[in-house]
Amino acid sequence: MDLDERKLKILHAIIQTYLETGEPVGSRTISKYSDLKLSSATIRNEMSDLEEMGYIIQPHTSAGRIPSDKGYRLYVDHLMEEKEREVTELKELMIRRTDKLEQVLKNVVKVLANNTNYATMISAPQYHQNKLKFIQLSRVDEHQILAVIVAEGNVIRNKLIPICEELDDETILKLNILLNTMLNGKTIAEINLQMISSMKEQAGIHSNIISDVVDAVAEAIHSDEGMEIYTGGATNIFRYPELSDNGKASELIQTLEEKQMLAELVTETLNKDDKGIQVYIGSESPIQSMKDCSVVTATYELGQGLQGTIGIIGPKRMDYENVMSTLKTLMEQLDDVFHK
Amino acid sequence: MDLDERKLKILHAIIQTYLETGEPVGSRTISKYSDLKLSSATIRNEMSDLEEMGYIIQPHTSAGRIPSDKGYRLYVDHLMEEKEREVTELKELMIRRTDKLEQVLKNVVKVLANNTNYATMISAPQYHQNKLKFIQLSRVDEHQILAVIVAEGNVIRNKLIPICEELDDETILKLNILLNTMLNGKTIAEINLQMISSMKEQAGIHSNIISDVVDAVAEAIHSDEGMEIYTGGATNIFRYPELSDNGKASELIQTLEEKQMLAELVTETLNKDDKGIQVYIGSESPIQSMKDCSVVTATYELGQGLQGTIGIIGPKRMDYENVMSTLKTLMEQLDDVFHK
DNA sequence: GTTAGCACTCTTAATCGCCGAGTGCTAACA
DNA sequence: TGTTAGCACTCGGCGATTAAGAGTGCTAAC
Repeated sequence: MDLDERKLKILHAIIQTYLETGEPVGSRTISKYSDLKLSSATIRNEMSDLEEMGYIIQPHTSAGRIPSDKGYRLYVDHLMEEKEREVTELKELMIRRTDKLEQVLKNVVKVLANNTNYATMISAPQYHQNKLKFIQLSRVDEHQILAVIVAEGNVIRNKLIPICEELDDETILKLNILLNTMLNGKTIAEINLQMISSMKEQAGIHSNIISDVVDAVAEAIHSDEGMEIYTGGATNIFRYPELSDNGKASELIQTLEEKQMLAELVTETLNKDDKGIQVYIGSESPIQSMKDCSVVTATYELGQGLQGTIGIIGPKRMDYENVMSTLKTLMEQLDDVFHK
Repeated sequence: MDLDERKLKILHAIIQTYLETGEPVGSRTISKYSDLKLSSATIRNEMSDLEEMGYIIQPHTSAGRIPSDKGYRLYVDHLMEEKEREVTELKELMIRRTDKLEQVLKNVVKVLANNTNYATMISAPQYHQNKLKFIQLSRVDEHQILAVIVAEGNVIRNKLIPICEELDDETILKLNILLNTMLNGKTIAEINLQMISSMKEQAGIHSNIISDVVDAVAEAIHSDEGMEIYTGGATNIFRYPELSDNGKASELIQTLEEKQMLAELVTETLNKDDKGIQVYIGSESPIQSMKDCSVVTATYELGQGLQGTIGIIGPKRMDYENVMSTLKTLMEQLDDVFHK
């Protein structure tokens, strides 16, 4: 069977109507409220074909049709029109305190959730391939020193390192210079075993501190705990009856709360070749508990190699046009803010 | 009317049964499953009295009785027996990485939520009255310097300060020494205007940096954004049918997510004279959306003057005994961990 | 190829009646 | 005087039944 022009138009109308109402849409509705001059009977015939081809589904006999995952996919890929929108509010918020990345991210999820009425998430950028900008050791008290690690994009990490032996200021200064001259401007991948043992040699009896610092750097990068994820607007889920059945809502909110699963989604997104906007419809998503949702993700970048993911989680009948253009604008804004 | 021994026993039995089942409890149940040797008819008479006195409520004629806020209050204040319990899991978790306070707090809410099956929250300790341990300025690049502020209890804050003029290493060292000698060991309250102007004078042309650092310190303390609150187990709410009506659950989870309201609760708790365990039953809570819940809070302390709040949010028929003793043990564990 | 009409299906909401749990009252009992 | 047994009464919950409405599929006519 052929997916001709008219079938496409009808499918388009069905999906758009469903996006608005959330109710299964019947043939009569399409016949009345679209500019195709066709009777409901004709529409019915076409709908029957579309169902056979797998683009729409009947929840039960004698209900209207709703789009299938395949239908949504076609819609997202071909039927959606580009549309411009402003997200000025976001820009303002972000300009205010770019020094505190965490705060920016929290603001972004909050504002984005309010603007879109869906649940949102954002992952803090990962060090991956990012250059170290600055390392500093300081003695805090007799038993521990503080290592501050700053990477490109002004991502800051603190690590307290316990010490056994005494350390005078001069030694700390030496270690500082050693660490900075050796590691400054290097990406994580460039720090190899040879450099580490070279540093240890030069540090002499304090070689164990070098180990600790390197460990701290590595840990900050690799550990799953290092993947900070912020979420917002979880309760927006209750706006959509098809998601707010007690069981589903609870499961979804738990996923958002635990963040462990979301980390997988972020990893998956970042590993995609195409770093633009990704759309996961229903069971396309790597997260089991989101099989009744759609997830739209976008990758943002601070400096080179320092990437994070923004995601929007909503019902399958999400307003894709709006969400995708909002995300696109947001990406530009973020670039603007971080690159100056 | 007098609240005699027998009435107390019956009230106790009613509340305990209700805590277990969540269903209104009838006279026959009490007569059968308590060790009072009384017939259901007698119990009925007494229950009628208890209702008149305001300790129990009938949701509708010919349902059993449930405790009123007043009844719960009596229970919490007088009827509960002390009970010991172990919370070893928590201790282990906390010992592991005391260097990263944030991580500890996140772990605490998570484990506590799993142990109790209620929603949990914890506020990061506030600087309030806490001594500064260490301040360090370092030049990160040409346009900004990084201020690291460490307070007692190893609470670390970073602040990036933009600079206009050039600064050489020597000047930074001088400023560092100046800041540390002037501010080290001081509480926030002790840093007064005189000290600030004295420092500015000594800093000469770089006095504006002093302002910025002082501002940063002040901001870190005062701003509402500075009140970090972590929550966990929000979805536990769905375990209790009386809270999981769509409307209520949504409202509650939103409150937990937004954290703004919770900050008020924390402030309220910290301002109480009695710093022990507080119980807010129903409308006693300062948070409107929790009028159908009970909230149990406890104050913990790191060093002197550095305080935070742990809270447990659950249905009114919360297992008070368990929760309160868990919190008590947890407080001891936290003291243990932070004070060594 | 398109459309009008009609019978059929299935869901949803409303209504009815029954059951059981629990109460309140009264009268009998210790 | 306090306790208990018995009984009529109330009310929410639940399943069955019913009616309404929405939408389809099919057929026949245009």
